[in-house]
Amino acid sequence: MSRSGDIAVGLNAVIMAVTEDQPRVLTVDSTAEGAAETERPALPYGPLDAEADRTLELGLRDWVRQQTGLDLGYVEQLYTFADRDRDPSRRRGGPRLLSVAYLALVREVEKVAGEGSRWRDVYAFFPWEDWRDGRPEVIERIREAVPEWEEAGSSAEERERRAERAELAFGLGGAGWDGYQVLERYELLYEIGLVREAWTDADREAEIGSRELLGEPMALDHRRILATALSRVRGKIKYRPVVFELMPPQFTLFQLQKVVESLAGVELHKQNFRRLVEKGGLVEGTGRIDPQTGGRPAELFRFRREVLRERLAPGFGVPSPRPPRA
Amino acid sequence: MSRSGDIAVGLNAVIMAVTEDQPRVLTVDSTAEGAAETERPALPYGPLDAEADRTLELGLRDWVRQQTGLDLGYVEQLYTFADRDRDPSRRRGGPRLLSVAYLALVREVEKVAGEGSRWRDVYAFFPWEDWRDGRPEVIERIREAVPEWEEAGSSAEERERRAERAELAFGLGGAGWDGYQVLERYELLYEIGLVREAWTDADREAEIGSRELLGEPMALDHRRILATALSRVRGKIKYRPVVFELMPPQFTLFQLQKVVESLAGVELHKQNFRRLVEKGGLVEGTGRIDPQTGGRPAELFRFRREVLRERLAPGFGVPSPRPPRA
DNA sequence: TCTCCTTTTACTCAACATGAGGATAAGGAG
DNA sequence: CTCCTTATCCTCATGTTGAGTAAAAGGAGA
Repeated sequence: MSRSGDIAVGLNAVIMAVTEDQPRVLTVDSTAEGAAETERPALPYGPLDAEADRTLELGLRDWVRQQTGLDLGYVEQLYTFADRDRDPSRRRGGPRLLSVAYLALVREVEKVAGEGSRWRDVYAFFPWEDWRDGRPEVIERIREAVPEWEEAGSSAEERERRAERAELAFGLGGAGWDGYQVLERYELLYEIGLVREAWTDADREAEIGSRELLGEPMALDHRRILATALSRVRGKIKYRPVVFELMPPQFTLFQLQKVVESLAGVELHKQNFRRLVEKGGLVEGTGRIDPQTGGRPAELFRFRREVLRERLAPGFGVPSPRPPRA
Repeated sequence: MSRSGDIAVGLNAVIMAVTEDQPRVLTVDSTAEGAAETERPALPYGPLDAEADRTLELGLRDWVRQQTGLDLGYVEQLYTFADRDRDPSRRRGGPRLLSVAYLALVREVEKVAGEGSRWRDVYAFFPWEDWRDGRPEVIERIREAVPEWEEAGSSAEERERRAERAELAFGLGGAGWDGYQVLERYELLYEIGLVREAWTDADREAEIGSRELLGEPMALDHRRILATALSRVRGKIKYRPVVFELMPPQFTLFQLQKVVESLAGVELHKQNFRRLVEKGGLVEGTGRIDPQTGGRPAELFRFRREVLRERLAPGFGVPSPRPPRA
């Protein structure tokens, strides 16, 4: 199978944590490729060792440990990317790059070993995804840019399709905002030309001009991978208790809520969140209380592992901001 | 990246359809590998052409069209597999095989070109997944086999973990049957040694003896890929109207229900299904009626594409068989 | 010590969704 | 014209969800 041309297989890791109510992702310095511009953050990656690595996931865990000292807990495969025209290095004669991306969730920001590795706010790359303080203003910028892109469609049909896609992805039309479509939105912005990667991939940086681009760019197609990861996390917390991978062993319900909110990018109703989480059997109180700020002290809770046995899809049903009824 | 050893990249397609209330999958004859036994069905696969294929998905569509004459509609990436020890051909000096699996849904069983290609019932490979006529008897066989496997755990802790996994996966304990855990169940049966592939992969066919193995085997790790596909389809119909990819343009609500049931492997309440689907705006009546069998003639419906604009997660909330309350 | 401020926690209520099943409607077969 | 079969409509009890009010428990400052 497959010997038409040279293929290199790499493993990418999206390692996420949440600190101070901000989702973070571990990035490394990209060894400058592409145009000579400010260096873009990259996701950590490593090669697949065809001989030694028994499975892809084990291979990933290995080099992550070696490079960063992190021992990954929760890991899941995300997606495999191999778009020919999103890989600038290939235009310079390199092999076709196929990267298998993984998502890992780790507790807190542990000190990371590797040089150049750094935790960054996920929403710096996707400012349009954080609705915790209401509709982000970037959305307005997007809304303004859409018509031009729509008009540029080749046929009436295509223009119609573009209108619908934009409407759906950014909740411009009737349906509300769907937190899970992170990837679709990024891809759409790529097509519209509102993210820098679209121009560098096509070797058309010169044409950017004074256009305002949204969010920080990453190396190669890494922002797309990160978008996939955020989509996945948001989807997963709904029906699987993965948030607890990000929490300390004990926590108050409000802390838990804040972490869920930060990932979902939406604020939640406090009382209802508590009801969901308690009546759903996801947590149990430890008699202890939190030595805390502000008002009445809060009880510390811990994750009830047994819930996995009892219920089928334990998680947080995160609502989406509704379209305001006129 | 990645030059430690030789790697071959292949694309696998799980092409599914539903005919006569049975989910079907397109299989091809595997060019005999592994022990000299009856030939096992394989999933169609093709190489990635590093030069020509712009994306993995386009490459897949191309060779599927060439090999089978099928023009795929709905396609999504499933998962990337590369387990070293599940690839018998590699033990004979071949390269490390990495396969990117895709799921495609096609309408009806169109005539297929390729020689050796054939539609087979999905549940022939997973007899424990079809609960439409109540709990399948195979489950009993599984339940009997579990204790021995549990006992064989190395530590008390491991035995406990095994018990929990089996309980969860097969609904032997308190929680009910979760239709989505198709892959987990197959993998568990692989570990327990109840599927043939477990023995061939380990080169221990001799030890099978009179053990009763469950479901038909497939080539290589293709049954695992198929399990992944079934998991995905079952999950997806819940919140995305993918079933319509499998339906003719017009259909009765009962036909639709039967297709959903066949995929979910569960029977549904007729009246409630109708309510869900109609009030959810998923379909709209065409005034026409079905020239039909049996009783009162049924109206023909069609998919309401607009629902995508209006609602966020349109689909069929498929319930799971509840544990009978004692 | 008393009062105010803050945050946690407990409860209530309406709207809506879901599971189950009864009752009608509309055909065909005899 | 009657019976049989399936489609369609409707009701009812029970849950789940969104939203909000009210009480409880601490600290800070007068």
